[in-house]
Amino acid sequence: MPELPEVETVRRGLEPAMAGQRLLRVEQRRKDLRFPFPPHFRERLEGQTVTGLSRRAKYLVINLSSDEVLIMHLGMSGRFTVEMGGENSTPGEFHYEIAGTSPHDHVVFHMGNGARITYNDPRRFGFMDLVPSASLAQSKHFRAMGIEPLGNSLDGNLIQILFAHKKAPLKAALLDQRLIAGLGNIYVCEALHRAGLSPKRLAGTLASNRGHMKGKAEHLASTIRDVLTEAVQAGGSSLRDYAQTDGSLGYFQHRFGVYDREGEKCPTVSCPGAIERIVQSGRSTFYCKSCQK
DNA sequence: AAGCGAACCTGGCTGC
DNA sequence: TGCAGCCAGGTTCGCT
Repeated sequence: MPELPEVETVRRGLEPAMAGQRLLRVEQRRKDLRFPFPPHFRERLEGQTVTGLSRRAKYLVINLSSDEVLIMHLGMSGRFTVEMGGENSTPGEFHYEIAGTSPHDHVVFHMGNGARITYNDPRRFGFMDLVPSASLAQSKHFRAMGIEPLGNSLDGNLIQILFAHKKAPLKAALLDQRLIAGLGNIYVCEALHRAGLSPKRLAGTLASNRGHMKGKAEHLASTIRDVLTEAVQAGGSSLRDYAQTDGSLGYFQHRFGVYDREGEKCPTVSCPGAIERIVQSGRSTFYCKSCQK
């Protein structure tokens, strides 16, 4: 589920409940998710104060007063539920179950302000880890990570450099987190459609010096920024099993141009084509053969 | 070495 | 209605 915009939305949802607050108590209900929890996970968290929440690609990064960093990845089905403690909350009114009632509630953070933050993940592709903040960039999960697509460095020139000589399809290159980190299946399909580029085109062809490849690479860079920025503004996308951290509505509002629209008319103005679904490296690609070259 | 396919795990939907 | 089969937003591993 969660690609960069959804993770950013989760970060924003967690911030008011966690920032500046102490972790009074942590419930860890199983020994592993995708990977084992780090040793003494609970003990290393309890009593610490959250000094900040940030995001890198699809990872949540929670800074702690102990100078360790809690890294969390939501995998495919991870989600957080926030129940604010005290007067203004009536948890479970209509959106979500009370924490502790689902067999997939794996971790519960009890904060100093009374907030209860529950991590639920049926498929358990998510994970949590603790690393020293000083060595975050060198940590196992971060050291080979590519550039941040909403950062300043992504432009046509960098895409040409990153994709030079790559024989993988453009779709696969954009999903490669070692090149650009944070794109997933949905937003890659969307960006390629807007840029008018075929997912099947070899990535290296964008790096050519000749023709209008420079312009195409530039266009792709800007569509990547656009689709991500719009999705962040829309509060993260909302599909099937994803809800915002406060369980609020606004859940079915975001529609995609091509993703999951097999057989529908291409949304490009005056394009006669239809959206097709193909499989590339085991995953669905939605695109329009007629306007994506 | 890059580039594929399989594997990890559960739930929801489709079609027989 | 029941159930088998397929599909899902991500990442990693192992084989060419």
